[in-house]
Amino acid sequence: MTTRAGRPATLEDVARLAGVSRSTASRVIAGTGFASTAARSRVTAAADQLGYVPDPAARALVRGAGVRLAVAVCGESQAVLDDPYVEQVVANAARVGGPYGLGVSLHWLPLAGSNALHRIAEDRGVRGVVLVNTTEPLLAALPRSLRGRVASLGVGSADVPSFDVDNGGGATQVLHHLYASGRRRIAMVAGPRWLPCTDRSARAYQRLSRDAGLPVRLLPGDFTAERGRAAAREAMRRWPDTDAIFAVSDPTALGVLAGLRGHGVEVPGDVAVAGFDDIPLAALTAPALTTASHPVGRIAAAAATALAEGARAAPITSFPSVLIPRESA
Amino acid sequence: MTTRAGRPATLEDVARLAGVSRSTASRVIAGTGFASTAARSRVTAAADQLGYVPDPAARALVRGAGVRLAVAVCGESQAVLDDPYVEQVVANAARVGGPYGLGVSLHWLPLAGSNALHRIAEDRGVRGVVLVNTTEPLLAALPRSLRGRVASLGVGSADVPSFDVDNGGGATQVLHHLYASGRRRIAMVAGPRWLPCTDRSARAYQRLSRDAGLPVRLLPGDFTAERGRAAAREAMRRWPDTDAIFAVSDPTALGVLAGLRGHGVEVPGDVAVAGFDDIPLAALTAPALTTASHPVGRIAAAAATALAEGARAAPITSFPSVLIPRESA
DNA sequence: CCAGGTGTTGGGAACGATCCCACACCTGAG
DNA sequence: CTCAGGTGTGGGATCGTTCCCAACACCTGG
Repeated sequence: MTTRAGRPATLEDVARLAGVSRSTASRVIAGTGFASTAARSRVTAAADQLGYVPDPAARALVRGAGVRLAVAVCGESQAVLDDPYVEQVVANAARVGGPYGLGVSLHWLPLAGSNALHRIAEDRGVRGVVLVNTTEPLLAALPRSLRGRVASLGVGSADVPSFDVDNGGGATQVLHHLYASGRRRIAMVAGPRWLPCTDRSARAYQRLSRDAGLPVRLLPGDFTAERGRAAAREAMRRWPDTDAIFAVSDPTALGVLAGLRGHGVEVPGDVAVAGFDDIPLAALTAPALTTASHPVGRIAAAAATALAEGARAAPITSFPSVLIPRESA
Repeated sequence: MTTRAGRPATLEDVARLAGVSRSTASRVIAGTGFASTAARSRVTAAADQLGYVPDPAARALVRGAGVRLAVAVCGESQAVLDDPYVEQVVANAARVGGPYGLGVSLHWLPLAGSNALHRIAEDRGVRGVVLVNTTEPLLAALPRSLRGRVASLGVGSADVPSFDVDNGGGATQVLHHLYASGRRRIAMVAGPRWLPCTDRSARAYQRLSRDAGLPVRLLPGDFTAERGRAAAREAMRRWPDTDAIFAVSDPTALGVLAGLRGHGVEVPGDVAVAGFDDIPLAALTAPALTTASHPVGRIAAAAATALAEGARAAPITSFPSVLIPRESA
């Protein structure tokens, strides 16, 4: 072969083998512009004979497009990056990015005034940004240069398409399930105050409680198991007659389970417990956790695909959440 | 500014602002070659005034270096990519890659003869490869062009540095702990047969059992919770007097817990259970799981850093595993 | 005062793909 | 027969960076 030994083939090699010019080969590979069927087949044949893979760097350079997707996570500390939810997002983005020649990098966005997102926007290496735990101030101050290449896993805006689970729907199903099984004094452990989706589920809870004439027992949370433990203690102290606790995150719900157990409270006998997310281990606890599904992987993959294809996504893509009834409620 | 409006600064812009040539600016930024202290400070000042970030694509193109790290996971099906362990590896690689302008992509390597790894090696976009669940045939058939830019999270070879937890040490600590608390009929749920680290811990188990005159009760596993459930049933059926089960993965151990519970077996009263990995939820089950730590994040970060820096890593970097005694054993 | 280092600098050619542009060919309408 | 317009093709220029190399300034010792 005319390929230099040991080095991957270039477009030039493919063109030479196919007996056409670099330009024609490029048009065939990229699928843009004209090419005769003869040329087309000769080029594709040559390409896979040589095992040709376009160099994403060269491509990105000339197209001015950037070579990776940045996953940017808002949070109080850098520890949010260790969250299994975030890890799942990154892995799924990395999986869909590969075929497009895109890699994924992971960044922390401090909650209060920081120019971290601006630094990401300035980076020519960044093709698009996946926002996780998106806050409203952040969306308001979005760098202009990012317009059209951001996707939010959470709340969106006019400029930023949103890919999210139907929080309200999932919470409603869980609450209906609790009500249907006779629970009337339901406490809820919500998400962090600064996170907009907290509002969604909290509002669903407040509306349903008001409509059914039930008390509102709302506790702030942060999605961690530790917080669940504390919240369980707090709920039982403040409202000893509580007969159900709904935590909007499975780790928190498992923490609640542990906290109640420590207090000698029977689940689901004395108090029912429900979570949200359906993490794999929710099925393994004793009692197994009743929860609502949250297809994080599919959501992240959809957002990453939209960014990779550069297509303008629908303003809101909502993924359904379904109730997974198990033993704890 | 002399920068074109709206577009990120280039090295040319930095050089112009600093009043030096592109070459000098390049030398300062890349930290290679000579530069007077005066030039050095003028260039760095200009660079951060403009918020300059080198374009990784251009850099990779001219250096011939590739622009992302590929995480390649061996497994029987593509479902291995959904493993939280894999997700944690990817996220940590993505975190350390960012500052180097490197993204991460995720790939599945089928167990039996496939040229998936060759395709990755042919891809000019790939700077380095992190191998997960590395098998020996794979290492033997490693594409030459990958030499010097692979790291294995697991077993290594002369060409491939290994970054791994001390499996043998961790298993030994767990087994000593079980023995010290009076357990004498210990069953072990190992890893998949094709995975070399399975040998390590299984051999530690066999040696210790022989030395102490204990029976060997070895069950194959696959790191899943479902398998743990089944293994628990199988162990109690084949060896009803078993008084401890050691699973080399926490999800499996949680499955064992669930399986034993289903059989009305008391933990740790009748049977002690121990796992390996110390996943966050191991602390939350009832009873809380005794396990050995496995610093996956640090291991992945170390491997990714070695690849990003292009430095030749030590043949074996072993990370200690420490016993985390809780309630289940 | 000049040979011969030793730092320090800038010009220009890569790297591999895209894409604009000029050109060649063909077909059918005027 | 000519000319417009649709197809197909190849030759550069280009993206932002690195790196080789030649040029130059300065110093030191003969």
